[in-house]
Amino acid sequence: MITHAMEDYLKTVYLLQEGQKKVSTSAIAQQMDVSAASVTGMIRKLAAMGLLNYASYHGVELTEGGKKIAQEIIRHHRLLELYLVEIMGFTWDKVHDEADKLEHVISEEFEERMSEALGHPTTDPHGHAIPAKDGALQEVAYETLTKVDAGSSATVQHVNDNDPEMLRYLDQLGILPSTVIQVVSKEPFNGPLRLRIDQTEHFVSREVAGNVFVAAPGKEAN
Amino acid sequence: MITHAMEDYLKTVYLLQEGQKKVSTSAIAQQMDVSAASVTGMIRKLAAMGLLNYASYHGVELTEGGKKIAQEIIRHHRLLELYLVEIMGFTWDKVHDEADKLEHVISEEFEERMSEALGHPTTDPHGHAIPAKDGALQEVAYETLTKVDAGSSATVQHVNDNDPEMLRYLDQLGILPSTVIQVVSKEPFNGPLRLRIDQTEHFVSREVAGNVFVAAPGKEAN
DNA sequence: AATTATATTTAGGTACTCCTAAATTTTTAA
DNA sequence: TTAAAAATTTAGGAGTACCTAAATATAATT
Repeated sequence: MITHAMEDYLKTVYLLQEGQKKVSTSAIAQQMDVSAASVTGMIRKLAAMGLLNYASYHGVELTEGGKKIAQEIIRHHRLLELYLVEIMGFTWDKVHDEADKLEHVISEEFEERMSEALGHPTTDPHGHAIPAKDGALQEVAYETLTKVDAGSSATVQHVNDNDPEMLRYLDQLGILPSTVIQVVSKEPFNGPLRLRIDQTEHFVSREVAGNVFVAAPGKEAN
Repeated sequence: MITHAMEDYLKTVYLLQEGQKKVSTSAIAQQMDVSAASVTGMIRKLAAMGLLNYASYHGVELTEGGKKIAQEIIRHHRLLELYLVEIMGFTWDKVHDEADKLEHVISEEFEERMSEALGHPTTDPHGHAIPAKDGALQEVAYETLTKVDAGSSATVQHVNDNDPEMLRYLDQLGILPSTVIQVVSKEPFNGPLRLRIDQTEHFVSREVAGNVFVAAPGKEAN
């Protein structure tokens, strides 16, 4: 039997795995806010179930079976976030925590009816791709706003969704998926960035800018 | 900390308590499909938390605190059932199981937005009263269809919601809350009842009729 | 009132998920 | 290449919720 906790581990590994192949025990522990010892224990169980490959001391990698479960949970999460915003009228800073609880308990029919009500969407309120029912998540190459050169413009692809206060701040600045931002200045070194958003200039800390992801140079938001 | 399992016990005791004051260990065990030993263990914990009063070997009774939590869960459950039917398009036989999972994880905001979308309803799809946000559940006196005299008519108040197959059967017969049913004949003894529903006569087993609750004589559905 | 039947509790155990502290392995750096 | 630092695993333990089997209390019956 697959438990809610197991689903959470698979989801976390899947999201950390993007880009890299192997994911370390400590990366999982940090992301989930549990001890490394707890991660080792759960990893061994998931490996025994054939949901990930595990070489002691050398990290994990999801199997196809593990990926499938992770994608289902991520699909639930992102459909829920969009449903909560579009149909139920939640603000985008509240939906992550609600979806984190609901994603493990909704039925396939609930998932299907949400998808239908939303017209089978492909992106959640924070700009993350919603995996298809069967399928894979086609991720694009991203970089954070801090990497954009002074003078250049970039289009927001997605923002981190796990910090409600951060989301309220970004909303206030007008930073949403598909917003176009010009980096006016990156001076002084490691100081706040000077950004032009919708005709207005703002100073934004590098920490905040690190939560905003834009299309890599030469690529555009779709 | 109050867990999902504790919420389930409190809900069960609350619903079994209607009418009687004390609820027995075995009644809870049967209703929840767990062993009597498990019930004793949980009861002791809930009593220690002040959520119910417990005299060893003599059953339990919810305290005001326990009642409040039970009512909140029942409000969640019944609002969810109605939301799933009215807004999401579920059939009434599917919503009980879905609501049983969701009722423990939705936030107060989720509850409030459902209630608003539904126009602050007072009855769920099976005819059960939805407790008010603060408050109590004003239950009416009910009796099952099997108790209605031959020749008399009665208005359906509510039906048991925990058996999907039964609900599909009742739906097919046209037995819903507010349906008027005439009991044509109760012969032979302990055999099926002969009912007139919307101009048509049907034979319905006493077991099925035991799942249909009607207003007590002299009372009417509201 | 004594005996039988039923209901309930206690005892002992399993599975899940988490923890801290100690031991071990791997990586980094002198 | 060896010693120190960092990461990971193992060992031992806690809390939750369930189980079966045995003991005990209550209720029913003769």
